[in-house]
Amino acid sequence: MPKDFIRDIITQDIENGVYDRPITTRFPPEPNGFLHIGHAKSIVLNFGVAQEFGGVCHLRFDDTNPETEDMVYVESIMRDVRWLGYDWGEHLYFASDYYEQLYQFAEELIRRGLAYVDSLSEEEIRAYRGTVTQPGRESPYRHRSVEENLNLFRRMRAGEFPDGAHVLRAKIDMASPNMLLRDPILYRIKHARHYRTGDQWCIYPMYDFAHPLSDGIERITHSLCTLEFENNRAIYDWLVDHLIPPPQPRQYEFARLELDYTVLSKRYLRQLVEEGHVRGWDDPRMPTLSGLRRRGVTPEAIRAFVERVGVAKTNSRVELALFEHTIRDDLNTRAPRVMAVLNPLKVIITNYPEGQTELIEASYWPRDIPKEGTRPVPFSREIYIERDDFALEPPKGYKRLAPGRSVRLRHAYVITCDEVIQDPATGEVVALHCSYLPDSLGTRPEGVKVWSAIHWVDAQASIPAEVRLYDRLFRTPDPYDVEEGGSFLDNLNPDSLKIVTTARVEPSVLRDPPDTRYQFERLGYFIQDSEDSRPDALVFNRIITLRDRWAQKTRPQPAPTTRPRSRPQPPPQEPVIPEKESLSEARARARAQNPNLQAAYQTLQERLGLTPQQADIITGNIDQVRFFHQAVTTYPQGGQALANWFINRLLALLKERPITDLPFDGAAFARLVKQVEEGIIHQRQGQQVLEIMVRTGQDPEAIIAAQGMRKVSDEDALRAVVEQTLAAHPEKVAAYRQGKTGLLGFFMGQVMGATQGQADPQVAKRLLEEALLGK
RNA sequence: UGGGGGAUAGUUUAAUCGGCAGAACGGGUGACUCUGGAUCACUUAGUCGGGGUUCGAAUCCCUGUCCCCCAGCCA
Repeated sequence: MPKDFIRDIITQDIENGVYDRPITTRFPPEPNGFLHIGHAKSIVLNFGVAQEFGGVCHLRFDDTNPETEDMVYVESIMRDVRWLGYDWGEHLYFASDYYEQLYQFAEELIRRGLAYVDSLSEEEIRAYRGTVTQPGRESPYRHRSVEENLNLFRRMRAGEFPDGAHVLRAKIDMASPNMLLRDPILYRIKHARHYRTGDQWCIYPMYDFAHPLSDGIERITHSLCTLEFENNRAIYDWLVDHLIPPPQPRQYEFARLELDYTVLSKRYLRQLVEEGHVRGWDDPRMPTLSGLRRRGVTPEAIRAFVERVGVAKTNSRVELALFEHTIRDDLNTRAPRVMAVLNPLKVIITNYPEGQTELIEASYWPRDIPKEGTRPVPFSREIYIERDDFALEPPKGYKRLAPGRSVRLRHAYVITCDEVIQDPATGEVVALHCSYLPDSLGTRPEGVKVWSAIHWVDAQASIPAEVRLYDRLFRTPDPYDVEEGGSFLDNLNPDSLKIVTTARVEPSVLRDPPDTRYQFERLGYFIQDSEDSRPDALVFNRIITLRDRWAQKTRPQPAPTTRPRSRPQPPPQEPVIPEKESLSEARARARAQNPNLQAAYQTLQERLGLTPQQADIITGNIDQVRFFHQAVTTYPQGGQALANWFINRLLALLKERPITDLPFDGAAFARLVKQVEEGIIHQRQGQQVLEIMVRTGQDPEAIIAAQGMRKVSDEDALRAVVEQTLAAHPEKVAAYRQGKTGLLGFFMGQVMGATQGQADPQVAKRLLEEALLGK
């Protein structure tokens, strides 16, 4: 299983013993639509990590909006998750089963003064919320008494108010820069019938309230969701920290899956179905799990695909080629080979006895698939081959049948094209007269050039079938990339479905279970359509084509369209460019307001020779100036070094904290720098000491002594280590001498390791280079 | 614009403490072949830009740029 940042976090949590229970995750769909391949990523992640870490994964329906949800979705979702190969055991839950508990949580918040009933209208609430740049204003109802809130909330539940009359809101911060924290709505009144609880409730919890608390109720440990919920984590934590006993669940966000040539938003998928652009939610062109299932894609392929994509935090759009590769890879070892001809061209084998039929035992599997099994394939005087497999005038590189040329009929004889029968009116080729080599069954004929092997079916014994050829639903990698005012429907691929009614398949398929996936040799992978295929009227779906290097070579790529992109345009630039204050500008402003800072800024440059940039960073605030001043007083010769250490090392360890948090002063800092400058220890050791100082506040001298740190610059001693290192890695030495100079870092690492980090890196590097180049 | 995230080959994704930028898909070339499939070999190509620290930077510091998310009583 690939590693990713989520698995790293879980591994650490386990190591640190954070949780008192097994790792518990959940897959939490809202039952208002069908699952698609994007959900598969979430399912595989949630169930996958639970399995790997010996935990459990719950299936929970987040059904808090009665208006859109339905039992049919619940059932289809359960079916799809099971089909993907996952089992939630007894852990099937519904947020709607928690309504009473959630209600009690809400009352508790009210009693603790953390929630209130707001009676503003929807429009007013929107107006009071402010904008992303302007803080919101408090509702006049924000300071109602606990009693009044409780009374109102209970009456909301009792159904005394119409929709929209009141809402329950958390009392957080109307001025928060995070919009979601501006007193988020917890409950709304909806006199709507819920598919599970019926008319029992007329107030329903919002996602932001129900989700974290449901996680809490189920004792989830890791709540994994997609990136767009990053801002919601603040409410998640607020609720869970107030209402759920520790150790609480924590939310982590990963990037949702996006796929080339595909839309995955519920809204657009619904539009495709409702406007009839596809034949339904399970149309084999749809990215829904039901569509992929009907198409013939296996759950194993889907799992393998999403695992290959990986889990990270970068928004990404995966190439369809990867999905297609995974599907082929899966089917290659799984699908028996049979023959079918899509576009038949009759071939009469003139020297084959009329009325005779023989049965050829043909293997279901090619040499490289370690499986056994054969079926009889009838062969007689009249057969069909693929029209594409014959060319009157073969282009350069063409390896198939042509006048005078010979090819192998797969599993059967070698034939030679003697005569082409054409329609005198149109010139269309209507049949071929060929002769066969009776001795060529299973052996390579001598003295004949056999150009290739082609597939065929017997004219009499083969069975007619309808074949549906599917292609990508959209013609552009990003279907949302549309002309101004256009719609994603403009990018629909008009050729996403081609129905072939002329196809003929070999008769053996009638003996197989109807859900058998085949490779039709040289054509692709196929499966009978689960809805429309009948034994007396076969219908096949093409799951995926074979990789076709010939087609790739002959069809010169239609020059990549360099049509100018018309993504959602950023709003027309305002004439006034609002100045965003950067950190450097903030520092400049601080200096302008504080003459002491300004003076320090000047002094550092004039007395110590610091660059304006160095001085700028150090004089960011008065505490830093004080600290640095103390350091310079302690070690007056160390100006430049002190500045570098301060900026590059100390600030890095400080992160966002103020410098006054440090458990040591500028003098101790300066003494450390001095140790390095005077060669007692080297740079890297100095960094280690500084880290310990930040952690413990100990004196640098004490740390150096305790760690037994020193710098080894003795050339003879180091030369011995260098020799040993090179001797231990002869192949790396060779590679280095070949020009892979990046390996110097590797050798340095080895030398430093061998000397417990005490080697003087400058000396070591010189010796290393001498030894590597000298020989 | 305020806030929250993100940026590594064409794509997706790795890289313990700062120490060999690795893989898969795609592209290209070739071998093999009773599938122009599969397989195998070789190959192509990368740390967002600019400064700095360091023996050494994808990783640390400064700075700039670009992308995504948030103003539903949806989830």
